[in-house]
Amino acid sequence: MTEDDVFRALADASRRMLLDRLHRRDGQSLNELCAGLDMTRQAVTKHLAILQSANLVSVQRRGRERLHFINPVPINDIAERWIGKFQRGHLRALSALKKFLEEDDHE
Amino acid sequence: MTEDDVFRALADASRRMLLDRLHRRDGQSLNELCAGLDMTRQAVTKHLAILQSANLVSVQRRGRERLHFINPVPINDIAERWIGKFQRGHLRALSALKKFLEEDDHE
DNA sequence: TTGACATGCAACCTTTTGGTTGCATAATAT
DNA sequence: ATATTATGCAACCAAAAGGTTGCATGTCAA
Repeated sequence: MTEDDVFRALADASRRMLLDRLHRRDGQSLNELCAGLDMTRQAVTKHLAILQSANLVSVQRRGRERLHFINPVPINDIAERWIGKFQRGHLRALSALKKFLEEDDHE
Repeated sequence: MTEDDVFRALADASRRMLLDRLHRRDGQSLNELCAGLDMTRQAVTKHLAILQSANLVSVQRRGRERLHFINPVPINDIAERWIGKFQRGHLRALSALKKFLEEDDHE
């Protein structure tokens, strides 16, 4: 679950698509995530394992099914700690505002 | 220079380190970027080529040197179009504000 | 309890990736 | 002119990535 794991997990289009699917509807089973894909179930299993070890997806067992849940935290972490570094100008001011919004309760 | 190119370029720790170096000091030559690395110059050349084709780095020739310049646009694009999608709650409100700040001249 | 369904595990294969070595070329300094 | 510096190009190589097939296991329904 290092930064490197997250970047490498995001490097593959199939895995980003799986995250997209979970973003549209969270908590899908393996078979549901496989539906309509041009890939075997085993391939999807491997992709999901990589997403898990990057902590981008967590899994919960329900009977004989494995339900998958997206975890946005690592993505946000990267956005904060890594991508933010490359933003300049008024985006830097925005970053300060972002911190302010996050530190307190400004819903 | 597709989204996939950018994600894949960012997937390697050596390439992220090269971007870090350029972020600390922009416009370095190939030899400068190689200094102190546990890698041959040719390996660095290949990494820089990948960063170029993802449009993350642009190159300018000066005499016999190749100067490398970081381009933050693709990183910002991903932050906007892809990572922002996975942010929720007050971060969503922030996104709207961010758009507002970028569309006009609010320096 | 038995068949169907959902997933797990492992071996295997091909292509891509990250890296190397060796030599060629272009520009600068002496 | 010539040696040195900075980079370019190509072949090669080991390991990792992405995927497959085949079979095993666990769980639910009839």
